[in-house]
Amino acid sequence: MAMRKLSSTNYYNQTFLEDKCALNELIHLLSKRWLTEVMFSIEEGNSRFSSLKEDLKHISDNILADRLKLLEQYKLIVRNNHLGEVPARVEYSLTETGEKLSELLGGLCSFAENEMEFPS
Amino acid sequence: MAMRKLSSTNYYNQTFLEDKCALNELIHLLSKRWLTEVMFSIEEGNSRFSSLKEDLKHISDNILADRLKLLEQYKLIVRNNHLGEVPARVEYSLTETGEKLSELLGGLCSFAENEMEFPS
DNA sequence: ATTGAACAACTCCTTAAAAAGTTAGTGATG
DNA sequence: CATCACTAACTTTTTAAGGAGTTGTTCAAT
Repeated sequence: MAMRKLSSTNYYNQTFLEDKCALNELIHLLSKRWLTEVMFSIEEGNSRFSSLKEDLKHISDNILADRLKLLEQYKLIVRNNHLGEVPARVEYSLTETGEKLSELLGGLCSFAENEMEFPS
Repeated sequence: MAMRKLSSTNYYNQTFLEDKCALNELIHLLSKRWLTEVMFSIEEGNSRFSSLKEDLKHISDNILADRLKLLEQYKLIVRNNHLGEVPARVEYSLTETGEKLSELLGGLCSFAENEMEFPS
């Protein structure tokens, strides 16, 4: 999706923060739009590209593909290629780490809903 | 810091997700660079603009000002203007909600450090 | 007593970089 | 030839950074 510029202050500051604390790296991942929704949707049983696409109405193909790739890279989901079966298909599911993260995010979510006040 | 374009798909999707679940709104806030670090720094006792600036070496004035304003709007910190005293000064501190969030983020942080594997 | 430099806590404007979205297209399978 | 699971190229929108300027107070020298 386009190369990053390694010489910018922008990049420097980001890596500075990510080196300082892993939380920054995690938040940066989670902040990619649709990413948590993709995770939750997989958790709820939408295991295929097309059903995820249908479930997350407004997501576009390239973004969904990118988010799946990211989640896989970070070992939060696994990609299963069922080549032997007819029809051949790809299925995604959460890893243990993914499930644990999902649980933690559940906690954050109820905090957000019950204890935060979002301005106008 | 510049107006948002309300007619874009970008904006539409963001509000769609934020309406769907408050977690998205919270993550969007947390993903603003330096924001969590500003919170933690205040928690550790850096209560003034200048000491925060010093603590977070590479942050620039306008970003620090913006993050403080955001944190205040979301009621995670309070701004105290000590006008009566000499020298007059401004002090920031965490609210109860802010402290609670900080604790939750602590949990996420140890998850990130201990259970996640970040690619290369 | 007034001028001036220094600092605190910002704001405003511009530019650069990253992220999201749009459109079109690919290769495999049935 | 239609569907699935994508990829690539391009445009638009958003975010971060850079730098100058502002208001108000303190302290020191003229």
